[in-house]
Amino acid sequence: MSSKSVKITLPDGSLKSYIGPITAIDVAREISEGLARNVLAARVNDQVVDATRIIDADATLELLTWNDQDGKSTMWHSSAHLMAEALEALYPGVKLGIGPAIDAGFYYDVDFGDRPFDGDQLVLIENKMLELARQKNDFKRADISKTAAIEYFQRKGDEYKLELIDGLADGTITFYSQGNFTDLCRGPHIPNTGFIKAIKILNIAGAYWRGDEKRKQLTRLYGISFLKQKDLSEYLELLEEAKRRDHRKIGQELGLFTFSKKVGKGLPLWLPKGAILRERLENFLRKAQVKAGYDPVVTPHIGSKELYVTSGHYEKYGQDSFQPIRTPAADEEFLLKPMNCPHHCEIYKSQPRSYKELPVRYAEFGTVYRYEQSGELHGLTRVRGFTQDDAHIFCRPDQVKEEFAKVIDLTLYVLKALGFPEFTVQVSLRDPENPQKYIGSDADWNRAESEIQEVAAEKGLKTVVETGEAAFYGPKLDFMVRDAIGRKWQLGTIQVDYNLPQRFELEYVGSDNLKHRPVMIHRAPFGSLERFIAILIENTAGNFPLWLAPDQVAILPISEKYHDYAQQLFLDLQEKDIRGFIDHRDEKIGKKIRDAEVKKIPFMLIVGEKEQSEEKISIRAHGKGDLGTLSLIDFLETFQKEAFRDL
RNA sequence: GCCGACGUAGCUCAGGGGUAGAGCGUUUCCUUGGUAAGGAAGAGGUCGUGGGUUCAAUUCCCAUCGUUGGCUCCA
Repeated sequence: MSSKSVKITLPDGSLKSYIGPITAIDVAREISEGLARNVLAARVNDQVVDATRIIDADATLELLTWNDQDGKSTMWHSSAHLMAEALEALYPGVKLGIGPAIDAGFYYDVDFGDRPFDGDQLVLIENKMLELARQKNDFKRADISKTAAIEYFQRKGDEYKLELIDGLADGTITFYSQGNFTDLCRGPHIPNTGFIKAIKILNIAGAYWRGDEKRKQLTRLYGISFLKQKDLSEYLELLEEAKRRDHRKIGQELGLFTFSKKVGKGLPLWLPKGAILRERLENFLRKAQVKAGYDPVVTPHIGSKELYVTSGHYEKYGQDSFQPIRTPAADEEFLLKPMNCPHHCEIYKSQPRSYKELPVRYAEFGTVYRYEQSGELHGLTRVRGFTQDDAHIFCRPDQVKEEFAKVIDLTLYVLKALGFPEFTVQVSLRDPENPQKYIGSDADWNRAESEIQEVAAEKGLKTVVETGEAAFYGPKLDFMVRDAIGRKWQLGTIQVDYNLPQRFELEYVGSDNLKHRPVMIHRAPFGSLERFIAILIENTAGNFPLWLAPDQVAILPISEKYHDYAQQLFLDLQEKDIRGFIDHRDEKIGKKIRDAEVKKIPFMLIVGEKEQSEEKISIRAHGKGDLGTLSLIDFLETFQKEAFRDL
């Protein structure tokens, strides 16, 4: 190898010269030994590579450690290889699918053949991995010809790897080895297995080979690893905390909703406390929508099959949906509505429209029913009957962008008022590979897709583009959030649709006295009440903002001698539309306070001898403790200030 | 829908081939109390459902329903 001069530019702009060839580790070592010990990978000319890769030309270099997501990913990807090595050692003959790093950790898809596999074996695998990690085996990269690669995996009898190799071009194939394990892999990897100090295999699940439900299902082992045992403990603690926030758990503890096998799976039953929460949210949005120029409409829960044949829903989802409802009349069929838009289209059509009255905005809290796959049902986030905060805006083509922008404002207002700090805005476009999944012309799609992106850009939204995520009738702007266990869900959605107006032959008379076709915008800021509330529960851990809390106050008499005073107070508060109850139980005040705290009730109003004689109330705020003694008037002021803080 | 796990009192869970147990909650009684659990007694379960094996099944096996972790799907 020639020893020519290599100039390295570091992220801070500093320039270093070496007599090459060198590696990222060499550069790190020159800065400090400590840094060199912590380098997991390197970004050389914007490409993430092994920290041990030779750099033999001038380059920009960023040293990646645990503090960089790419550093973590490299470590986790290497951990997947380590797990594969452990699996081969423990279960000779296992076949391996793919084993990538994910947002938090890694997985490997494996085929155990006929061997039974259960969760008890996870600890064995972890221990084997740790044993192998301690050997500090180097990850070695090797370029390999396609023929040699095929030969290797043919000898090994791993048809999955052979299939992967089949899709690769000769000359681009690399193998990575550590210890006794060699894998087809693009890399990069950490320098050696010794970095992996703490490992947890989190769960096992089935996963179709190459994501295709028609192909064999492999066993997917999910794991995570860390440089320090302490980091693993903290991570596991975080998972525990997430479980405590789970809306299914809190929903039951606070008596918000339930399910019944007899009613049917995926059909939530809202309990009184949950129903109040829902009602508050609905009223909040109703008020905002009146201001934004929406008109409420109400439509039935079913519609004739014809309606959905017209909309295209029947063709698209008819087989996978609740099946038609029949009547005593022959050939008469109705469908439970899976969407409100067809009904709203018919409302639009109920009278001739002039360009002067557009846009019209029809809003409805519409309950819809979709036969979701049984394996998909999950708490309130994925159910078979749910209520959309739906509305359809019918406008002229020249109004689309302005209307779309207004809906973005409304959605952002809703998310802000409810304290959703973390969401991503996703532009969901059609999948160019699968045009048969969509209805309508390319021209309309192109137009709708660019309108969405233009408005999002004008609004300054940072968006992520996802192709293939559009609805079958149009592209969407989706507001995505994560739940307590890290799953991504769509909440709010705004969609531009040129297709349904056409299918329903919607028209308006323009200023030219000719008939024109309106454009539809579908939108739902919450998405569905069910899912929105699920996420709200997890975000707040059940500590709802005062204006939403099902019980806003708990009146706690010190003893039954003060029940009359408590009753009077209760009536006074009810007069002011404040929700609450009196804890009449024969319990000590400490117990009543504890129970009210556990129920996360915002204000505890304690009344005893002192309060009764002074006509006052002692206030205790949830999670904050004693706020002292106030008159009713002063308390109301405190209360109102808190209640309207976010609105 | 597919693969795996789970299903015992209202809730959280322990147990295990010989017809069940704890804590919390609930009921009654005592207690009338001052900012996160006062005391006592009682009630409450055909161990998800249906088959099978067995002298005997809640326990073992099979099926089914439900829940659940993923995969696939998501108007």
